[in-house]
Amino acid sequence: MPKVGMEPVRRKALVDAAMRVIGDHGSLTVTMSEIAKQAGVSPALAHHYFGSKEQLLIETVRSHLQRLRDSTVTALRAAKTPREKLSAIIRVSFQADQFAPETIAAWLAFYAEAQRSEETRRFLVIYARRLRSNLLANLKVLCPSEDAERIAEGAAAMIDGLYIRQSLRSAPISIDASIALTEDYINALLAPLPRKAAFQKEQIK
Amino acid sequence: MPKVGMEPVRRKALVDAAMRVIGDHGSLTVTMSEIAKQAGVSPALAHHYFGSKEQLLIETVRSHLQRLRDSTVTALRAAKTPREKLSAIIRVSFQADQFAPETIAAWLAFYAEAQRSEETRRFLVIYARRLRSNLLANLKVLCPSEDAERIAEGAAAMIDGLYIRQSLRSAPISIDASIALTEDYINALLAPLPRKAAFQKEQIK
DNA sequence: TTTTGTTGATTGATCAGTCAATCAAAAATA
DNA sequence: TATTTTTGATTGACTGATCAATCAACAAAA
Repeated sequence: MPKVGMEPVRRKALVDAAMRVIGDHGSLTVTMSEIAKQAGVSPALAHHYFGSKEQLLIETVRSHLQRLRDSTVTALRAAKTPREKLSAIIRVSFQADQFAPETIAAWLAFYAEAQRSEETRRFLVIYARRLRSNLLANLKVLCPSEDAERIAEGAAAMIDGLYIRQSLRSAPISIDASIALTEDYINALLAPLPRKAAFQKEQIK
Repeated sequence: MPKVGMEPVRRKALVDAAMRVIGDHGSLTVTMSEIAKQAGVSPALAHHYFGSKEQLLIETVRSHLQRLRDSTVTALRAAKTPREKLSAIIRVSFQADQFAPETIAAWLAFYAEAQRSEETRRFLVIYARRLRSNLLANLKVLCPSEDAERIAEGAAAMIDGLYIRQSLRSAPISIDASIALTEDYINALLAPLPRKAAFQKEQIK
């Protein structure tokens, strides 16, 4: 049974298991045993590959954010105009798997963890900045810079807020409704501003 | 030193201490010892009055939400028109003490805890509903019901989102900027809708 | 026979929660 | 008023459970 080249397989299995356990549990106070069991290995093996629980958790955040990033990149590539790119960013944020209760619970747990773990915090800051700057880059093509900054900030906050509120599972909002709410926001704030449609090529620079 | 009637004093001291410790620590994984120490009593006393750690934590959430509620009620009373009341609700949400890093950290920890503790979840659901319904009641005076629902949902999400983002302390937004962003949202969505100013008296019903 | 994968058993630390004992104020009694 | 009794407040010391982390040992490939 024991073969060579197990390391990447086990690492992935453990990280995925961690994500699942955290999601179910709704908290980062999960045991290495639970994670290991879920991954079908012994707790000792988890320590063998990750050194510590904290490190495993950090890898789990990293992997989750990596996946989100990949989706975003793909979605952005598929969209043509800045306005379409904005919609793509929003759509990715509320993708079915991102919006599943367990994912939201895990996400929330990571945010809480970031208060204590500098490394976790760094990852989330990167995510927050990326979301904001993706929005900003495309908004700047559509309106003056100062307005773009405001709108990006507001849209990012709204996305995160819809997320958080979902975690309470009272009055759950559908994916479509969440997307509509965010689109509405952007449309409403963009409407009264001077258009910049003629300069859309600016996005290339 | 030991006098009668200490119970309410101790309970308050412990709840306040818990809030402080949770805020500093940025997490609910705090020990009874820490809380008790912060309150200047022995851990045993904390158990004596609250029975369990969970119960103390729940009382802490309750107390925090109660204070927020009181502020809201006061602010709403002072505001006259529906539009002013909307601003009052927003202002309270971003009050200095609410927006302090420790308060935000504690708030976040409670949200995470709500994934596991049904009772904590109940409290937060009450808060979420109250925020939404306060906004809704006043919006309904200013625009058609369906629009009011949407806007209330969006504004509530934006408030919570600005909160969450603040917890990462990257690109911190000032209180004033947060208020402005939320006001902007309401103004922008209200602008193109049919006014209802003539029916402001409806708010009384 | 060296390397890689794997685990069971164990250790050490941390904590929530318990308990018996102490102390001083209040209430009851003489 | 003086005393005894009761009661609430308080703690130090302890217990039992949980868990992260370690390690020695073994199995199978290379």
